[in-house]
Amino acid sequence: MEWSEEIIAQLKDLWAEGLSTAEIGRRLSITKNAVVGKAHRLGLPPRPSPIRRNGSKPKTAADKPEQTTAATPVPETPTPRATGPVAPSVPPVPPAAIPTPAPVAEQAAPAAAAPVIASGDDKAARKEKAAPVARSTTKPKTLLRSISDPEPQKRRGPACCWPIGDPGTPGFHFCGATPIPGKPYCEEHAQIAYVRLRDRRDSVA
DNA sequence: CCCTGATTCGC
DNA sequence: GCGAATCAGG
Repeated sequence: MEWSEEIIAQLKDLWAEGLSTAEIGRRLSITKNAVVGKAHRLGLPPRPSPIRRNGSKPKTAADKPEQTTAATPVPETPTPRATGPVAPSVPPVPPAAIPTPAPVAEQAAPAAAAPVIASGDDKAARKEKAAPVARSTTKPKTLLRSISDPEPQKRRGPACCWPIGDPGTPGFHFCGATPIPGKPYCEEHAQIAYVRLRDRRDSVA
């Protein structure tokens, strides 16, 4: 795996988006392990993890004598990030205070390197082998949309919100294609976004 | 069982 | 440096 600057940028962005490691991996066509591993090496801020490995180490079995001199330069400053992995918390914002709903625009950024998945991603493809219904377990994106703006497509021309390019850079834009009714993405990108979580695991490799 | 992320360790 | 295997909590 070649971690080019671009790929790393995407990883960082998606990571910052709060997407799950598996989700990021899916979009980059890599495994979640790769995502996590790289994220660690990059020193990306860890997200709320359900577990903490400690206590026993069957592998190394090497104990770690705590140095008393190691004061504690690092108190506890993780990242005050919303715990929502894929579920961006929706504060009670008054409807009137939302001039521009912006459905799920900033939900993620696969960036320009998305061609692979957009065209013929093997994993994503086979995952969609029989997905008549978006039965995804983790897709609050639509939820966010519905609550922030009940009927967006009624007031404006719906456009696929799949991000193209690196956010922040001059070529960045959204797909803009006509999305599937009820979804923020066009058919093409919806297939990528709404993946059947169960099949992906062994599908890799 | 499913999901999740973290760490370890062979490469 | 990389990531699969493994571990571990919800």
